[in-house]
Amino acid sequence: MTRSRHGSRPRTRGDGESESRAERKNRTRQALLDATMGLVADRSFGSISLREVARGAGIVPTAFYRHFASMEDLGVTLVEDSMRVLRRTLREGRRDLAARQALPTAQNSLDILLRHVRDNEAQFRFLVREQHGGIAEIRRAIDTELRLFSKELAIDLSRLPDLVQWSPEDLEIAAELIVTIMLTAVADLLDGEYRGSGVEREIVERTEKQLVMVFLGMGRWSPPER
Amino acid sequence: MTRSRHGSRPRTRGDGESESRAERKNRTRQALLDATMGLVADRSFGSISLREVARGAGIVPTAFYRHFASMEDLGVTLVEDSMRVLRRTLREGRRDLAARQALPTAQNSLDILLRHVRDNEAQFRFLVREQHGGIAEIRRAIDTELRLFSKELAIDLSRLPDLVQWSPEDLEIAAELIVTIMLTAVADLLDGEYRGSGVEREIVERTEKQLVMVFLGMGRWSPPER
DNA sequence: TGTACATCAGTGAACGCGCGTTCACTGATGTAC
DNA sequence: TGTACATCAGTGAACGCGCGTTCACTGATGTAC
Repeated sequence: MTRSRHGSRPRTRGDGESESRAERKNRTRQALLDATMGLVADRSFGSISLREVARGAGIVPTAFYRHFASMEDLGVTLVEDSMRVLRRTLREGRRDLAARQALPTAQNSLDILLRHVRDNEAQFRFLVREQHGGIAEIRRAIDTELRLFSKELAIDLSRLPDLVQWSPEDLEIAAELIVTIMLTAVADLLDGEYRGSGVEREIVERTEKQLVMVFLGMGRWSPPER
Repeated sequence: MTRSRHGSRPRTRGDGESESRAERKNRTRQALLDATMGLVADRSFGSISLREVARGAGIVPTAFYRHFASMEDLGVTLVEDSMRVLRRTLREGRRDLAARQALPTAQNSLDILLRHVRDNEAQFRFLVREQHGGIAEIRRAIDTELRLFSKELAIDLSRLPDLVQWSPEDLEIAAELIVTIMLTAVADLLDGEYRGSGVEREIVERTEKQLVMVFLGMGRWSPPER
């Protein structure tokens, strides 16, 4: 909505219901992305056809090319979109982790993560499914982003009193372990076909305990042996 | 080779070079499985066609049905085969872990695992790729087997002096964490396009440290708070 | 051992279908004057 | 504001291709006597 109250306004239609060509195009583009996300819920990205996606978005197959050069192209965009969601999520978690200096309760960070997962199921499912999936470019994109995030988390960890004298390498190793545990929780949450939250509660408790074990281990390991 | 030295022996061919119909069939069946494994190296199982597999095995598409009812059917067989390899591998690792009562050096277990990975790359790649892949039945089969293995590992852990008074639930949670770390190492090893072992060494060292962190945490957590 | 018949892994033609991509097009939106 | 032209998202026909699956078949292997 860029309404430049400046004398001229859109000529089209009576008053509130107009929509520019650019807006319409953007909506179609998003419809293509959404349709793909829907299809990836129970199939791999590599087995989805351009025609299915177009059909899902309500356009004719040939119009697909007005928005993406190929399915691979769309796939990379999907990684970026999903990663934006994941990054926002995990940053919020990191901030929380840094705020409470105490090690044992990463509980809240986990809650934040899982709430975001619930709100963006499709994106997370896409990431989990394609992290080791069949398309190299997508794998690489996801891996790069996760590695980047681990580095950020390592910086946060370096500020914790117990870890101040750890080497950067060891901090990153610990960070990667935490990310692994979190992602495993996300995967488990999405793979099951529950809905009543019995299983969900179980996953949360298990993950909390695993994080505590790791934090305790980190605390004990403190003086690096090198 | 069921050679019942009982008067009659195979009539066919001169002496050593014969092959029964059953043997031949089995070879073709294995060729189909091998061809699929080859294709899954850089594509998802869901995007592989029956005709590609038949072509890879050197038979005509229609002959596929002499061996499997469908690609799904073949896929499930592939899970079982891969899982047999994984189970054998991890059992050997467990035995090693149990033998050395000391916690810190799971190093050897890890070496065992990674050696098996190198010897059975295709199987492990299939498992990693399809664990969260697009076909529900395959996902479920893999998940079931991994859960089963975690339970076995939990039993081994229960025998360690530091953990004797842990609850079965907590033991399983710890076991699952160890399995997660191991599988992450396998995935990282297979996803990269290295070969010169620089990256490999790095992954091994990182994983060893992560396992040590967990073991230390477990040791410290010892008295359960319930 | 020799003959007559059964089995069955693999063949090859054929089918209808959905695929990705090309192309010339339509008609509403946007712009210049 | 009104007119003439440009842009371009979406259309629809058409293409050649690989797909899964059917069917009747072939010919070597296996079995009964």
